[in-house]
Amino acid sequence: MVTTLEQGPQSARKHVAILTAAEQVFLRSGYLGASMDELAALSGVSKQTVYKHFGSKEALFVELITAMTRDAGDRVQQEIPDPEREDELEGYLQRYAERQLAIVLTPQLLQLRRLVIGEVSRFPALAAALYDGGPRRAISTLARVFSRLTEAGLLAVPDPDIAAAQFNWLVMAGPLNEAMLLGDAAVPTPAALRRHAAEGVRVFLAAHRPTRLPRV
Amino acid sequence: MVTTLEQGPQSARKHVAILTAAEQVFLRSGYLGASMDELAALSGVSKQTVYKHFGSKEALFVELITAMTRDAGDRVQQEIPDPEREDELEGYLQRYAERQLAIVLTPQLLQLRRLVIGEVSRFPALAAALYDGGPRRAISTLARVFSRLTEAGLLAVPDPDIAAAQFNWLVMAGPLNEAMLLGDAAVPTPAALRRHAAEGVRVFLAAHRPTRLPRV
DNA sequence: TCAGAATAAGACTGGACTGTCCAGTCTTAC
DNA sequence: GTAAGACTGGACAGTCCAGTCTTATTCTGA
Repeated sequence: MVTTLEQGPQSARKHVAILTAAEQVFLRSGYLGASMDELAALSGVSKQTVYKHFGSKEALFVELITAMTRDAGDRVQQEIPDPEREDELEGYLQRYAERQLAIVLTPQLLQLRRLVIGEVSRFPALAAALYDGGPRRAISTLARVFSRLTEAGLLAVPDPDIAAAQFNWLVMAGPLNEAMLLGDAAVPTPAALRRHAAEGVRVFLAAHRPTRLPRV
Repeated sequence: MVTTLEQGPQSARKHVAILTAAEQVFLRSGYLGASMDELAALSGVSKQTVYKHFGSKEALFVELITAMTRDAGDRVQQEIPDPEREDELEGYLQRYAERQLAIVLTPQLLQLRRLVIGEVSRFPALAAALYDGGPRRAISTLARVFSRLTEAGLLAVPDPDIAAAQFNWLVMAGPLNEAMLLGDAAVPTPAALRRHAAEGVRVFLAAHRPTRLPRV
């Protein structure tokens, strides 16, 4: 007990050190491009230890991507309380859109997405998990919100699932696809994203507001 | 002149044979995963000949992806004549959307996109070219159409570029993102894509039709 | 305190890969 | 017919990598 270690038992610390290094190396170099030697060196851990903890390169990759996907999905998921008056609706959608954009357009998440897409044929289950924890989850949560708002008379949405998908992609697709292909530097500034979100909200409300005329 | 050969001089035939094989091998295995030995064998050509024609694996990859991107961009680009009466507008947008979906959701193009996205950090120029020849080109063409239609009074679009991007992603983003992550088997049937396109057109027109009420 | 487990450091194996080289054959153009 | 050069087939060098093994050291739990 002389030299108390920073956090818990050594073994657990090594475990997270390996995962941390794996995140860096895999995100930077891809699955095939990543070297286990480099990864071990970056972890400050011997190769033997890496293999003791994770069994194989493939298993380490799967565990890492699964964990990152789960975390990202949870971040996307945190709900906001429904708006209660009609004049809160636009602000609600605007804030929701801005938050989703801010989360998804993180460099780390963008690179995760690129990596997973590039490995779809090798690891189809990882890609499916990313879709389920990302877009699908966001859309179905939003669909439930739209459904409640329609019941409450704040929105006129015939099919909540379709409307949710439309709103989601109206807001996310442009910046996301640009970022995927043009690189992290192509992500717009927060101010530009706010304006972009406002355009999406405007069109969505023009089509789905219950009693108003379409254009402001 | 005894045995006339199928198509032109041998050297040119080998050249295309190599490119054809390269397309298969790179799309199937990715850049790092592709083996030049396998590629040469599949071409029915010696390795030496591959290197004579293309210099290096990297150069071959760049040439192949550039050519595929150019072809795909041209396919996306063919214009349709503008609608002239208001009752032609919906059908026009519907046909445009269906055609874009049919082109972009081709397995070969999806795999090209996955491959390029996975290699963004290694080959940023290729990804930028794919974005320019794909989404950017489609959107700016559409923006010009919207601009003309607004002048003609068929549409009420304040900013054609924004509206074009919104229509594009309203139609393309859902199926495209599903296909990217869930694989080619997740591409909807043509009938389902028609319905999807119709939903997008409906929302777009609800927001941008000049004199009508938003909902049908 | 002390035995057993975890780890370090790095050598090692087996294999795959890119790119080169060479001797000899086949195409093509003149 | 012949010369230039494209092509073949295979060997080859050099590199890299995943994963295993060895030996010595360090940590951990009772």
